[in-house]
Amino acid sequence: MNRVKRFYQKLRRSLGPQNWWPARTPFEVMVGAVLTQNTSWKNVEKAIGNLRRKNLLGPLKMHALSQRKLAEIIRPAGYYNIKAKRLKNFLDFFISKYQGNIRKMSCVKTGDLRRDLLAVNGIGPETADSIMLYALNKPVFVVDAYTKRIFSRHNMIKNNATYDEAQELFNKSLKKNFRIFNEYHALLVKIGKEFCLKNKPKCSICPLSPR
DNA sequence: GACCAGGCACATC
DNA sequence: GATGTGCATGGT
Repeated sequence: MNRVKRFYQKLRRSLGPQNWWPARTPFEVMVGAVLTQNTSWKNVEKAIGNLRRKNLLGPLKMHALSQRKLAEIIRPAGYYNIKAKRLKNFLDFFISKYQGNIRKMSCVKTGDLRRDLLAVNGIGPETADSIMLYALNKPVFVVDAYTKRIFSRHNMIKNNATYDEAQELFNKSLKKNFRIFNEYHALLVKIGKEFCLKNKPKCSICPLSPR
């Protein structure tokens, strides 16, 4: 059993199942994945709440909105102009290629789909991987700021590891199982939020050291 | 009032 | 390839 696995077992035993992603539908996951870029989830919830109240939480309805109107609705999520553009870019892709149909999209081979998502302006590696893992149940590990911070502090990746380098650690250490990838990432966000604040050089409170 | 949050694209060297 | 900057709201 390697350190990455042991850490997972420890987190899982201590904190229990997280049942992620915090959204009601796969489409909502995809919207949330864009909206949460460098933004607290609380603010994203407000933006998604606005869309839901206006009954606009569907690919065609959102696609029909002007960028300006969409920006206004998602305003609480911050960076609202650029995120409105990014959502429109994604919706263009999702509708023109898959008719806004999640099941059609999930038929595509993981590697091909990831490449296509990354070609959409505004979809980077974390957003693409979040969509694939949490909306489509593809076994892709999502690396985020918490993941890098925690694993570099525990000396399992180098300080300035790239996204792909960090992801590789999980790919080589874990079975490629979407349920485990899902749970692991959710657990990392949980302890990241609670224990691993950016301005502290070490996780002073973290009782869950993988060592 | 400063600092931060579940990134990404783009410019410049 | 590395490094810097703009994007913006809301919570602590």
